[in-house]
Amino acid sequence: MSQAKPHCYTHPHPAVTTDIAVFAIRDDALHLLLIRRGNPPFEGAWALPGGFLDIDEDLETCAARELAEETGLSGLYLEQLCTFGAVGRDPRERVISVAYLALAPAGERSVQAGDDAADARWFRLDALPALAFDHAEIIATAQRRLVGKLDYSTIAFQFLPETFTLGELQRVYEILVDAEIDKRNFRKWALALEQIEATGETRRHGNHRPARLYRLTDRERVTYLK
Amino acid sequence: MSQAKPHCYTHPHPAVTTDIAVFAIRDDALHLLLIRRGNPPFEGAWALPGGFLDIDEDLETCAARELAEETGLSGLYLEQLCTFGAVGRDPRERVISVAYLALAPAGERSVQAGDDAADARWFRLDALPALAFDHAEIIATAQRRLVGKLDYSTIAFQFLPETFTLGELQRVYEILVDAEIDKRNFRKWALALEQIEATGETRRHGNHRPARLYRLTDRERVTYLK
DNA sequence: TTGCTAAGGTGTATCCACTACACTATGTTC
DNA sequence: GAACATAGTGTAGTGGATACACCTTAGCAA
Repeated sequence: MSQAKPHCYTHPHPAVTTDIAVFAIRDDALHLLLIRRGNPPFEGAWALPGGFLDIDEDLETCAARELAEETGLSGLYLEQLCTFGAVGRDPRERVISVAYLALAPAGERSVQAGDDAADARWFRLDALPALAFDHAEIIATAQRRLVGKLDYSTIAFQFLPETFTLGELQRVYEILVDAEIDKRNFRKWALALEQIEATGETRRHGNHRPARLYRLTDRERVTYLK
Repeated sequence: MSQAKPHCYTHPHPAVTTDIAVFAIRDDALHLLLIRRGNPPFEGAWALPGGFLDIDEDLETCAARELAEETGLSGLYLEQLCTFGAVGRDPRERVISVAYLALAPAGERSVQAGDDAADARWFRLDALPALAFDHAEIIATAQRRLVGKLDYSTIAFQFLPETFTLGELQRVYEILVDAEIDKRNFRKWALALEQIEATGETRRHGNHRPARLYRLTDRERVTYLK
């Protein structure tokens, strides 16, 4: 390999993309955000939002940009998931995709398709349509990561808006682990983490006693427990 | 974006490489395998083994191939770590590097530099030389991953040869967590995992009672605990 | 052959974190 | 003011992690 010429003259380069698996909790169920492809290949099929890396942008910047362009969402929690690069995963050319995991807080303004996405919609994770490329595999990996991080990090708090009740927090965990949790034990655990604090406010909602509101002590941060 | 022409005609592609952080335990200390670069940039500097992805090979295949070419090691435990793609991390051109974590069992035959590596050597992790590119950052990430997986997986068993004693296993853990561990508690824990079985053989080593040998029940597999 | 050396191998009591479990409090609505 | 619905609270029990000390068995040297 010559040291004068860039490597690109001696070997063909693959394309690099990012794909983003955005989860949110809506209507008491875990949902995933998909876009309908406006261009071939897989035109008309549902897929993860994402797209090609610009030659002078960082990977995470690319993921955030593609997400904003195709779905209108921005400012979400975003973490790198895994890189998928099987030969033949894209019929056009060799494509290496750096997958990201993103979580949207409840109450997020609804999504709007943009750029080369013909549509953008939330799907219940247990009722996904057929997916383009190897996106089903990416989603499975993302879900494993999400559930795996539940009990040693505060990642699940990213599903909540700035202030929330302990009942809402518990509901998030119940949906994610798909099981009922004892209320007293959960509250004891959540408060012992020392990651949340009462705002002093309460929220009235329905014909019952109002709930105390809490916020993260360290907003914009996923911390690791133990 | 046209659907007829490949994307490579409309946008420049970055180069894609793999880099491999290979750990091993030698002389009662955690070591890392580095190569001395035989070509610019950073010619003569120490760096992780790794190199450019061939256009028709899978990512993990590339990592295994580069590792074998540059250091002579093959058949190691290999897992994808993280992808590094900061603009400017390589002075030649835009390079996206998919980093891998590898573990070499004790007693591994010694390494030999090959391909465009001028040298290949094990370094104590607490005495690394200056490193090329962003490899110091990759190594820090790899070490965090390794230590983080210790107590919910059997990843540390990959540091041992096919058969080993409980004392050797304990020593691996002590080096990795950099602390002494109670012998009785450790043995209770290790046997309760149901991941190892006695071979029935013993090993004489020094002027003391011989130790029972064990092997993994499920060789070639890192399992997740709890 | 004896005894010194050095690692191999074993059990029990304590502590702490997680679990199971039921009732009162306080708003709204009719 | 009664019915409703979620908010909010404490204690006893259990099981897994921790702390801790002595005997066993081979090599080696005197």
